[in-house]
Amino acid sequence: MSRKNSRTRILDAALTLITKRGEAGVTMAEIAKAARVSRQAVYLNFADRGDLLIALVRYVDEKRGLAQEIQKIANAPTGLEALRVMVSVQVRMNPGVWAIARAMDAVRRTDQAVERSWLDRLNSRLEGCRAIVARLARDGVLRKELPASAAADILWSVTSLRTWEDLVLQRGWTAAQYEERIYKLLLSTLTSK
Amino acid sequence: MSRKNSRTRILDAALTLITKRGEAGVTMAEIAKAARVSRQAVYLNFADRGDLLIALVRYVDEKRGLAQEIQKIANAPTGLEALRVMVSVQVRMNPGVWAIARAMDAVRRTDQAVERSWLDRLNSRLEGCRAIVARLARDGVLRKELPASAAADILWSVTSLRTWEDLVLQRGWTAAQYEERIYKLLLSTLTSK
DNA sequence: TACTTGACTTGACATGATGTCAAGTATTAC
DNA sequence: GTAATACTTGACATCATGTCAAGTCAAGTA
Repeated sequence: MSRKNSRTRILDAALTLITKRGEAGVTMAEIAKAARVSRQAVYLNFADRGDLLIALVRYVDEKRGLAQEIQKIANAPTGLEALRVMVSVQVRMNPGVWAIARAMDAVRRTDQAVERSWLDRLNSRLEGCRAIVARLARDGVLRKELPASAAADILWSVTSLRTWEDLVLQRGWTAAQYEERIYKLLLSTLTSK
Repeated sequence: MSRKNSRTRILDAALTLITKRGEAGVTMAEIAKAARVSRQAVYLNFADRGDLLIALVRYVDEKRGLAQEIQKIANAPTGLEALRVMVSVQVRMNPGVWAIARAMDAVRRTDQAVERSWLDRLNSRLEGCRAIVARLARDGVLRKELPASAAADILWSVTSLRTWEDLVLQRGWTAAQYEERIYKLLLSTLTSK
C-alpha cells in the first residue's frame, strides 16, 4: 500500500463521515477506523486536524471540478448570464461542500492555518464577485447609485454558503426555488431593471 | 454572597470573555476565574457549558432590552416603516450579540438543549419577519409574484446576524452603510417599487 | 541473499478540557 | 445553637489531541 493510497483513503473517510454526521464530533480515531488505517497513520499523512481539513477542501474542490465550474461563469456571454450561471453552479456544488465548510468554520477560530485557508477561499470568491460586477458595469446594467464595491459585497454575501444553508436547508426551499428567487433578488438589487 | 450574585457574576464574566475573545477557547475555568469564583461554583449554577450559554443569551437579551426594541418594530405606523425600524434595531443590537450567537452556533451541533434554544430564537425571528411581510401585503406594497412565505424567508435571511457579520465585520461596512443598503435591498426585492 | 528504506502498526504517554464527587467552611435564618 | 444555603478545595474519571519509540513488512538495491 503506497502512501498515496492511505492518504486518499483517509480523505474519503473524513469526507464521508463529516458529510454524513454534519461535522460534529467526528474524531480522528473514527476517521482512521473508517479508512481502515491506524490512528497514527492519519498523523503521518496530516500534521493535525486542521491540516486534514485544509487538504479535504482542496480534495473536494478537485473531485467536484470546481475550477471547470468557475470557468463556466467566466465563459458566460454577458454579465447577466454570468450572474445566472453563478447561482446555478452554486446550487449544484453547495450540497456536497457545505458540511466541510461548517467543519472549517468551527476550527478556524483556534487554528491559524485553517483561518488562512478560509480567508483565501473567501477572498477568491470575492474576486469572482468583483469580476461579475465589473461585467455588469461594462454592460451598463449596474445600478448607477450603487458603488461597485458594495455591489460585489452584496453579491458575495447573498450567494454565500450560509445564505444557501439558511434558505435551502433550514427553510426548505427547493434547488429550483433557490435558483430563481436568488437570481431575481440579485437582479432587482444590483441592476437597474 | 447570595446565589444570585454569583450567578450574575458568572454570566457577566462569560459575556466579557466571549465578547472579547470571540468565543474560541474560552474555558469554564477561565470564566470561573474571571468571575472570582471556584470552577465548581459554575457547575452549581449551570448544569454544563450549554446551559450557561443558553442562560447567557437570555441575560444579554434582557440587558439590552430586546423586548422593547421588538416592540418598536411592531409600533411602526406602516409596513415599510417597520422594515426600516427592523434594520435599524439590528444595527444597534448585533454588535453586542454576535459573539454569543457564534458561541451557541459552535456548540449546538453537540448539545441538544442548545440546539432547541437556537431553533426557538430562529423561529421567533422568523415569526417577526412573517408579521412584517403580512403588513407589507396589507399595505399593498408587497411584490405580487412573490409568495408571502418566500418573502418572509428572504427578509429573515437577509437580516440575519450572519449577513451582518459578513458585511460589517468582514467587509468593513459602516453601520450607516449597512442600514441604508440593506433597507434598499429589501425594498427593491420585496416591494413593487 | 542480505540490507536498506518507506509506509505503516502497536501501544504507551503527556496534556488539557469537561463534568462529577465528597468533604469541609462560612453566612443567614430560625 | 442548629440547620440550611451557597459556596470552596481537591481528587478523580473520561475523552480527544497530539507525540514518541519500537516493531513489522514489502519492495528495491547491492
